[in-house]
Amino acid sequence: MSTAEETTGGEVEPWEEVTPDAARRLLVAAVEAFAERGYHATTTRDIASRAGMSPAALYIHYKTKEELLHRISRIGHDKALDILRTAAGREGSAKERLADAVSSFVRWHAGRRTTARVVQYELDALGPEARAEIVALRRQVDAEVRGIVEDGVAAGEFDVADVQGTTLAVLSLCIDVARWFTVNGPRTPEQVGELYADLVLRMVGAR
Amino acid sequence: MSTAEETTGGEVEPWEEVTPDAARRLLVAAVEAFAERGYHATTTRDIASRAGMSPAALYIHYKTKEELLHRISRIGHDKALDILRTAAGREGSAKERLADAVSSFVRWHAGRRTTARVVQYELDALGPEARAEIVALRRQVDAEVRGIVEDGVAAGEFDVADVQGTTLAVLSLCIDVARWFTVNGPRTPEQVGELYADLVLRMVGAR
DNA sequence: AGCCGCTCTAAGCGGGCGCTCACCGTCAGC
DNA sequence: GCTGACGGTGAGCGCCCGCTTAGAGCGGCT
Repeated sequence: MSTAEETTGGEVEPWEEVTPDAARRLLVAAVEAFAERGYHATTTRDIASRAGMSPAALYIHYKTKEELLHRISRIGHDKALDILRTAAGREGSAKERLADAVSSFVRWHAGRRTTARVVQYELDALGPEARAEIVALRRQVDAEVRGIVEDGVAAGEFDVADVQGTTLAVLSLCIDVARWFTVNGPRTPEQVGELYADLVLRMVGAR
Repeated sequence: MSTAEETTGGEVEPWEEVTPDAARRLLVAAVEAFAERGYHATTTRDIASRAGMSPAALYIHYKTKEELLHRISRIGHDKALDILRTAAGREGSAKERLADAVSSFVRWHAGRRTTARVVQYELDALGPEARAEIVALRRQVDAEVRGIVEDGVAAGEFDVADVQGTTLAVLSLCIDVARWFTVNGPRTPEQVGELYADLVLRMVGAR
């Protein structure tokens, strides 16, 4: 396959795991449409035509429009969790690991903003079972960050009164990047990642 | 009128300016529905029935469903801006004013979460002209917070390398409260406001 | 060649959407 | 007591939604 799978910063498109090719094209089209207009404002006809197919083609690869959202949300959360786990599992001080976690998490939310928007803001459009599955992944995301903060407090590196509240605020800050970031803005994902890592280290009173 | 206009913490319902009474009931119903399910997933029949009226009644008071969202967004942004202006205009050090601005802004996003959700997350559902009007209000919101941060830097109270970026992060942190806050959670709006004011003072390196 | 199985399309079904229209009850002014 | 203005309803129009179905095209087996 000679089609370029590269995008911003040489990062590989994260949908390579989706096969066959037509299913992936539909999913990528759905991510773009959902991110631009929201799940409920997007029609199956819009998704299919973005993928260069007829409306009926969607239903060969996906049972419903909701299944598309579910797959996107699942893969996106897996990726986000993977990013945090990698940073949390590294060697180094809690300060280094927290800065690494925040900067890479923010880089993902900014650089892959379309995906992140869908992942973070369309949870309510999922049915109860699918939503429960995603909520469980979010709890794991929270646990990773909280773990680093707790390590820092235990090691005397951080000064944090309310560990759970501060963890929530740190994640909240990162996630909201998907709402406001735009490629036309003055900052690159890397710059936002650096700035935010610095701000978060201040929030936890890192010394 | 003897019906209770009071809600959480004795705060007055902010829709008193909307008249006549039927128009206000429709608007309040729309806020609830939009916050719960999103603008596009809400039907005009749903709004009308929440207000105890027939579907056609909505169109006596509003030209379209979008006009309802526009009115809600406009009034909500006015209120948010008012809160920030009040805090910014107070006497006191930049540190005191920033803490006041953040805690009251966060209290509003948590305490009036349904309104805040609609105001912050349904901007894209507005048409171009209405959206432009709201975007202008958001720039004023940004300017208020940036003004306090600049004052603090000028007075040597704050240590901030990137004023615009830090302002953005502060607002981002506050706004995201509307996404995650729930009345069933462990924290009151007041507690979140206090915690966030403290975190923000750390972000700006207040001394 | 003949057939299967997979992918995709053209056409369209049933239903719910935003919104409209003809009409009705209530009440103030005369 | 009549009338007009106002705020409301019941019925429904035209449209587009998510999704289905019958069948076409085609590559790979035997």
